[in-house]
Parts: sequence; structure tokens; C-alpha cells
Amino acid sequence: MTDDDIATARGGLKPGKRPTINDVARIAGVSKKTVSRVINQSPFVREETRVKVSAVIDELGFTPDVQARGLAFRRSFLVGLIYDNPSPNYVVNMQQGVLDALRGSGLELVVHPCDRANPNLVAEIRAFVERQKLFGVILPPSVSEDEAVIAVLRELDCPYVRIASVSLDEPGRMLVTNDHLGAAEAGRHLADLGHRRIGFISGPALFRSSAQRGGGLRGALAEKGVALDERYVAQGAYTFESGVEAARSLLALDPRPTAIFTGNDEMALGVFKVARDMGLEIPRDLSVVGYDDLPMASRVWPNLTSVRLPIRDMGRMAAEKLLASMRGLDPAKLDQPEVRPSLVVRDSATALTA
Amino acid sequence: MTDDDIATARGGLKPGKRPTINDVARIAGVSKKTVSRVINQSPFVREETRVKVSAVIDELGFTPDVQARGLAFRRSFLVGLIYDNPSPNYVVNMQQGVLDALRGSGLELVVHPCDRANPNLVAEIRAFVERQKLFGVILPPSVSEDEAVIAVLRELDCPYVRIASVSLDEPGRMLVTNDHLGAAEAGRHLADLGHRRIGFISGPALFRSSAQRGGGLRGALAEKGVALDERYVAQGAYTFESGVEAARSLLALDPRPTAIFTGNDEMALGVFKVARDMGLEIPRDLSVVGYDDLPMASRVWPNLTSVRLPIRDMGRMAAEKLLASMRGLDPAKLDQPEVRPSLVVRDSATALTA
DNA sequence: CTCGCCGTTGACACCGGTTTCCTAACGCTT
DNA sequence: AAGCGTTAGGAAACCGGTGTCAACGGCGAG
Repeated sequence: MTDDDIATARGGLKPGKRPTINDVARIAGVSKKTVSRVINQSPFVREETRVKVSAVIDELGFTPDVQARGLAFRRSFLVGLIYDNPSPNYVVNMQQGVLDALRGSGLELVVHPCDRANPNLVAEIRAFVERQKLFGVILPPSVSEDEAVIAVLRELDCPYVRIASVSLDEPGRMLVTNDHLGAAEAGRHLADLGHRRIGFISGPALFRSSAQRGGGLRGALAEKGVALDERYVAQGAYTFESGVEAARSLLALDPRPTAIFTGNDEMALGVFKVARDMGLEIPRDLSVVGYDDLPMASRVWPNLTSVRLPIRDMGRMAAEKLLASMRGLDPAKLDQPEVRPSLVVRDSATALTA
Repeated sequence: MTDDDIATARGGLKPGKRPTINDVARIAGVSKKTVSRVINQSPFVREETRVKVSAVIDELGFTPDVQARGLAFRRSFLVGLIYDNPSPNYVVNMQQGVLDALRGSGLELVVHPCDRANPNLVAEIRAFVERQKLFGVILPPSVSEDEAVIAVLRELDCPYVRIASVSLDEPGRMLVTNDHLGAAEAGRHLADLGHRRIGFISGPALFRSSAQRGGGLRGALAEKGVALDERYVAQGAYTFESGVEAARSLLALDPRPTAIFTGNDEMALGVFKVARDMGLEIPRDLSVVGYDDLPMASRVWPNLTSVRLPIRDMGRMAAEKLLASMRGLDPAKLDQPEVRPSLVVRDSATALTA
């Protein structure tokens, strides 16, 4: 193969068109199947042939057509992020992490919000995954906890990684966050600060994390000899507005709680708002601890004490797991890293002043 | 066509497999081309035939394979959102809007962050668009202002909609936000409140919106007979951290500004932080006006006075424009809606106390 | 009655890859 | 030197759709 051959060959290509595998085959003087073998790194190609074909590929700037490849493979090169999390901040952080891991892999990310209250949820997700023949799917809570959705993914033979606060699947398909632990740390912190009337605004019942975080809090308080009064427990929906509403009801109680632990940061901001409206100063009159430690936790005033969940890292790890299963690793044999949250102490919770 | 025929035909399908156009054709007793015509709503199909084929499609639950269709059409059914905006909140809002418009259209959204400082930006975007044969692309600022990127999209014949603060293209390909207007409103507001030493933290130079917002502010102040002292102008990068840095330098001046207008909300929060650190109370000691009016603007304390930009709506409108160009409408003939920002007065800016 | 047109439809090639199956060539053994 | 297994590589079918173009039947016109 001389430069001349290539120049000649090049001249034979239509100008405005991308080179195809046929062009590569013709110019390299091999069959398209051999080119295909080179692309897919088949071991049944002589080194000499491989080099020759690779040179032509580089020279032509050939990249295989994803649609054609997908058609033959019966699989696309798209990763889906299917989420129902109501906190935009949570979603965007996770998405960034997934994109971090996907960069350079040749895979692209398709985002797909959904609603678990929708009776057609399963059908909708089936249509999405089946139509796009997704390479894989990443599921953050709470859609990660929907077994009907998982059943469809298994049926469609679509690899997935679930992110949840309890282990629900094979290690290779799970990313577990020990929410029990994180909430316990928050509970101990508040108890150690002297708080006895502690309020809790939980997430929606549909999220396992709600129960986990509630359980962690309760357990830690019990250890410290503090009982969580159920009147001080309100249910939110992981949104700012729901936090506002729950805080209103809790702070209307007499005596009102001296501290409130919220299921996520978004709701903690709701508590901030209500406290201000009522003329309560945080942390002097009310301590607040959030969960997630979103970037905004350290931007509001007072800086929010929160349980740090490395959401972006979690997105990255989940995507990496997916890539690992692409490389033929058995999901059952992969390890299941547990994400351990940790309390970040800032200014919104302080010792109870007698 | 009787139910029996269908039952028989059904039995002939492999159980685990999706029906293909061939199955539909065989069962309906027509050629696959005719089925294709029905799918694509070709007018050259007799009503009777159309009904018959449609019935079989419904019965079988047939949906065309996007990859095969894409291969033949030389176009996928994916819309790309290519962004370089450093504010996650901005991005997530816009993304939601785009998804609002795409819902039900059969199109999916592929998100693709990028970096304009990357020397390979153009090549990277070309590879992304060309490989995925994107149906269309939505470009928020500042990547929307990169003519080299646009040139590639034109060359690849990929429809796009640009979102920017100045008109740079045909009406059908632009969504313009009149940032000049919004900033002018903010400027008038501050001047009317009696402020004379007004600071401005601009966005990065790469964003046209930075100059637009700066110009709007300057113009409005001039009208009111107030000059914008250039020593009170600092450049930020639309990030919280850059806002902190710029605020530090501005508030270190003597005399310090009595009000600061920031190019976006994210940086306004940076000003909040520095003010607190310096013991300045907003709005008593310092008025602050932001831009974008992100949801968080009304969640922080004090509530941030900000120029409202309906980012989510803009995402939706941009996507709708893209869909319109799909329906064969000529981009040059479409109207070019101008998004008019408006000031939302809250608590962070107040009258100057003598 | 025949021609030509129009609205419909189908046969066949094609999009750009992969998979299946087969052959030729090579190196080794006996 | 013949026999045989192994390996590199090719021809053709296939993945599931769309484009091209010719053919078909029914109609009014000549």
C-alpha cells in the first residue's frame, strides 16, 4: 500500500460522503468481513493484515456507522438514565457523574424522566428501552426500587445498574448507599448536641431511602437514650415545597422541636424558609441537618450541616459498573461497593442552649 | 382479515421476538413497502388498505425499529443538547423544558456537555453529530455563539436551534432572549432605589450575554444620569466561586458599591456569601440583583431580586422549533419569538438609606 | 376499441454493518 | 509425500427498514 494507492482510492470516493466499510475493504484489498474483524478486535486476523487495514481506516478517517452496527448487533450504543427523583439538583449531579464515566467510551447518554405514579410506567419504559435497544440503563432511586421495571429490563435482556439504599439485586447490578449509617450519624450528632425534641421530615414512602434514613435516625437516638416522638415526624416528598409544608406543621407544635433532620437538602431549605417566616433564627432557635450535601448546602446561610452523599461519584461508579458488564464481566461476580455517607458539620446545627 | 387469520399468523411468529415489518406485510397480505407507506403516512395508500394494515400493526403491537429506519433514512431519532454552560441549575432547567416538548414525539434527548476552551471542540462535536446522525441539536449559550460549531452543523445538514441574546441566524434557527432589556430593567430599578455606586459582575467574555447584560445596565444607568464606574465592574465566570472572588474584589474598594448587579443568580449567591463574611447585611448594607431567576432565587435568604428568564420555557420553545423544522417548515420563514425577561422584585435590593 | 393517464402497489436494490458457513493455505505429523 | 488440523479470509445471507421504478387496473378521451 503506497500513498499513491490511497490517493487514487480517495479520488474514487464521493466527496461529500463518509467512507464506509466497503471503501476500507476495497482500498485495503480485503473483504469487508476482515475489516469488521479488525474493528471488533477479533483475534483471527494476522498482525500484518490488521496493521494494513488499520492504516487505511486511519487514512480515510473511517468510523463505523452506529446505526448499521446497532442494527446488526441488535443493540445501540446508548445508555439510558431513567429517573423519577423530584430534586433537580440530585438529578443533575448524578447525570454529570454518569457523563464523566461515559466520556471517551463511545457511548452517549439518553435522559428519560418518568413518573412512578403513572399507571403506564412499565409500558412506557419498555417502549423506550426496546425501541432504542439501549446498551444499558442506570436507575437512581426510586425507580431503581420498582421490581416491575426491573422485570422488564431483565426480559429485554438490557443490562442495568440500580442505585438504592438497600441491596436488591446481584452485586454487579447494585450500587448501595448505606443511608442507615448516614442518618445514624446525623442522629448521634443532634443527640450529642443536647437535643431531645428532634423532628424528622422524611422523604416519600415510595423511596426506600425514606425508611432507611428514618430507621438510622431512630436507632441512633435510641442508643443515646433519646426517643423519637412520632408527633415530630412528618412526611415530605423530597421537594422544597413539601419541606415548607412539613416544617410548618412541625414548628406549630407545642413544645416545638429544637432540631429537625430532613430526608434531603431540598427540604432542609424549606425548613429554613419557615423558620425565617416564624422569626426563628437558625441555629440559635432551631438546629437543622440535611441529607445529600448538595453543592448548595455550602452556599446558603447558615451553611447547612448535612450528610454527604457523593452523588456525582455515585453516577460515575454506576456507569463504570455498566461498562464493566459490557466487557463481559459477570454481574454476579463483581464486587458491590458500598457508598458510605458521612456527616459534614457546618453551621446549621448547634448545641442546645439551656 | 379475521381474528383467526391473526391468531394463525401470530402463531407463526417466534415468541421472544418483536414483530417486524415483514410480519406485518405477510399477515396483512401486502408488500412491506406498503406497510412502510402506512407507517410514514404516505398519501398514496388507499384508505381501505391503510385501515387493514393499521389493524394488523395494532394487533401485533408493531413498532418500527429505530435503527433500521435510521439507517435507511440516514438520520436517527435523537435530539442532542450540546451545552457548555457552567451553571448546573441553568442546564437542568433547560433540559426539562426540552424534554417537555419532546414527550410523545418519539424523539429522545441525548445530552452532551462540552468545553469551548477545548481545541478539539469542533472535531468532537462533528464526531458526535455525525456518528449519531442526530435528528437535530439544541444549543444554549455560549456554544450557540460559536460559528465554527454552526458551520459544522450546516455542513452535516443537521437542523439546529440556537439560544442566544442576539440574533445570529435565520429566525427559524434562533431563540433570542433580549438580555439588554432585562439588564436595563435591573439598572433602572437600582437607580430608582437611589443607588449611585453600582457594581457589576459580568459573565465570561465568551458569552454574548455578558456584554448584552453589561450594555443594558450601562444604558439604563446613563438614562438615569448615573455613570457606571469601570472600577466597579468585575468579570466572573457564571459560577458561584467566581462570584465569590469578584465580590471580594468589589467590596474591598473604598468607597465600596452600595449595590451589585450580577450576570446570573449563581454569582449573586457568591455575593451573598462574601457579604456575610464581611458582616454586611443584605439588603441593608448592600443591595443585590441577579439574573435568571432560578428556582433557588426564591429559596435563599433574603429572597433574591432577579431578572426572570423562563429557562425551562426556552428549552421547550427551542425544541418545538426543532420539531417544526421536522414538519418541513422552512426555518427562514418561521417567526422568531423574542423572550422578554422581566424583573422580579424581592428582598435583596432596597432603597439606599442616607 | 385502443390509448394514455392516474392512483396504487409491489419487486428489488440499498443503507452499512455482522454472522454463518465455507474454502484455501499453512504447518505439522506419520 | 500424503493426511490432517488450524487459521486467515471471503461470499452470501441477514438485521429491518426505505428508495426507485415498473406494473397494474380502471377510467375518460380519441
